[in-house]
Amino acid sequence: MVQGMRSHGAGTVRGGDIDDTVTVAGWVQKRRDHGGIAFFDVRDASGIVQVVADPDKHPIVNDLRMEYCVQVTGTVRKRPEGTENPDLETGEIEIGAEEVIVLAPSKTLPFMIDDRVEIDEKVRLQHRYLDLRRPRMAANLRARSRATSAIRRTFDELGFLEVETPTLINSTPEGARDMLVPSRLRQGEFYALPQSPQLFKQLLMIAGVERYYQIARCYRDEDFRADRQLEFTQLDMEGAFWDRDDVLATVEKVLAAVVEEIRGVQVPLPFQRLTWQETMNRFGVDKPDLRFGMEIVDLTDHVMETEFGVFRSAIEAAGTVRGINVGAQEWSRARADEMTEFAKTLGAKGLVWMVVEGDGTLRSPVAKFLSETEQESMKKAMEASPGDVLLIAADRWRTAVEVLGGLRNRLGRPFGHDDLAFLWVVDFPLFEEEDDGSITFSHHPFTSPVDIDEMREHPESAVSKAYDAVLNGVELGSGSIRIHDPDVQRQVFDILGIDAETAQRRFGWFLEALDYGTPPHGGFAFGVDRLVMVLQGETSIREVIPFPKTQTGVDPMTGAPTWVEEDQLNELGVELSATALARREESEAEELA
RNA sequence: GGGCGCGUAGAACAGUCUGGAGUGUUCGCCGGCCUGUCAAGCCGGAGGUCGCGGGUUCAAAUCCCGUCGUGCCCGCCA
Repeated sequence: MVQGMRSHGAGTVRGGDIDDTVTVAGWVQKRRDHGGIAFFDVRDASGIVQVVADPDKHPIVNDLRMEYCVQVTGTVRKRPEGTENPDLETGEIEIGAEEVIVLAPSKTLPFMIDDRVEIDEKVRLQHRYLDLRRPRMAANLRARSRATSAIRRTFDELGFLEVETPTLINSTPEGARDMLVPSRLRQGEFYALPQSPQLFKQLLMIAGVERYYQIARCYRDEDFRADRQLEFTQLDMEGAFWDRDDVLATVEKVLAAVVEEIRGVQVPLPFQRLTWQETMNRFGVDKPDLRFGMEIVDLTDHVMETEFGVFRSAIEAAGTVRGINVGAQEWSRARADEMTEFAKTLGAKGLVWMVVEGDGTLRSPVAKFLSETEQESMKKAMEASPGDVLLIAADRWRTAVEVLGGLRNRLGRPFGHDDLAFLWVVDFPLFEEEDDGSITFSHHPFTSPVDIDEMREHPESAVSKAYDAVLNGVELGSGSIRIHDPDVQRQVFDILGIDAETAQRRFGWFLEALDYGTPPHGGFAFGVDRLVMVLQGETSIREVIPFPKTQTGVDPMTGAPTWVEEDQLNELGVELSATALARREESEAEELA
């Protein structure tokens, strides 16, 4: 920290330095000019310290503006009685300026370097180098570095080998759209950027590495979300000769080390485990936030004989009636409509709501259709007290629980406290049914089934050896025990409708490797961005990525992606489509205007 | 691909529903005053394509249509 141009980090000067001559360098956070005396705060990576100067002796302080880069030499002194600043680490002292040098002035800022103002994100990204000066962003960068450092340290201690895998590869079968890179030497052919190092790490197991990890950049060309970018960083790991619990225990150690590094707290191990089935039943999502209850209740038995048409038809269609008690909430007609609309976006046909009145009766548009017994029975099942709002969905099982799960997240999610609720979700279904009735893998096609015969006979309900790690409702990552038996691998492709020829063409190189004595193996990968996001209390992944892109994949600072020279395209054997050319003309016209 | 929100000075906003002169607030910027502030204070000043295009109207930041940008979500995606 302390190097040639300075004797101290600005944030490190303390009472013990009183009467010493120090030199600090950094940025002017704020200047407060009182005429005969002037103060300015110098901020560097270590913190902030106040400098006091007499403008008559040091007229240069009249010129200082926010974010001027300065070097200050002066004497450390105790602040006068009553002027200490408890909000500053250095608040007991100040530096009496003897020499103030402007190393570099700053233009008027596009926005202030201040955590207290919410600035439009596009403006922040246009000047990310200024945005990153804000303490919050600087802290996020540091937390990220400490996280990766804790990860490496832990894997090191556990005897893992860090191996780099290529980023110009073949298309990987992860399910997402690939980012493609055209080949110049082989015009017309493309590399894909990895969605994960999946097959390479399995090859490393076959290669006898046994314990592998990598902090790997991964790419998925799908639409953005608050927690999704085109490129992101995964902690990727794999081990041979171990089973699920070995993987989980290892990942727990790594995650606990990161939490301890960033938050300074011990996470109780092992993490809670729930099967996918139980998770869906109780929380309606496969990544539940366990910091609050508000669990889904099965009401089907309580209304089995009901006359109420909505419930009746759900039950007769072999569906289910489920409810949640969202507790005492502000509940108006408008609110009810809003939540019904929200439920519909999740696939519900409607939403039944009931408010428990002070006398225990139910206020609801549908109360008149429900018998006294049914009402009492439902209230009891949902442990309803006066004031509580009860929400009920009647539908096929998956829809009903997902609708309530969405409402639970929306209405119950706690904010503003720093509990960490880790969870393993295990026993995921092996396959998923698509809308068109076809079957697809729910994880990736190298995930081992729990039972091979079960997989052949009842693929729709077959359970896999896949598992997810969840933290506070955020899916950190997933993993599985892989298929190491080439015969099983071929059967899985068969069930997925991938014929031998296609499998051979796409993954032949991998299937061949499986034939050479592949050890049983499994692994995991979690998103470093998401983990740091949660631990830093952020709700967007962009806050922990130094230079992220906007929702349309644009970097407002560099302007990427951009048009390239015709020559470059020619070298690559790439020609723009009519649509693309029209876009280019349009944007060139805009450029001129 | 779809739904919803937002776009007004360098920044954060109010004004838009209910049309009437670019009106206003805070910060920053420029000038002045000020010896203990710490988001200093006081006085004065500059700064605007109300995202863009079209329409309605005597009159549009405001209403309508389109478009672009941006955010959240669904689809998609671990």
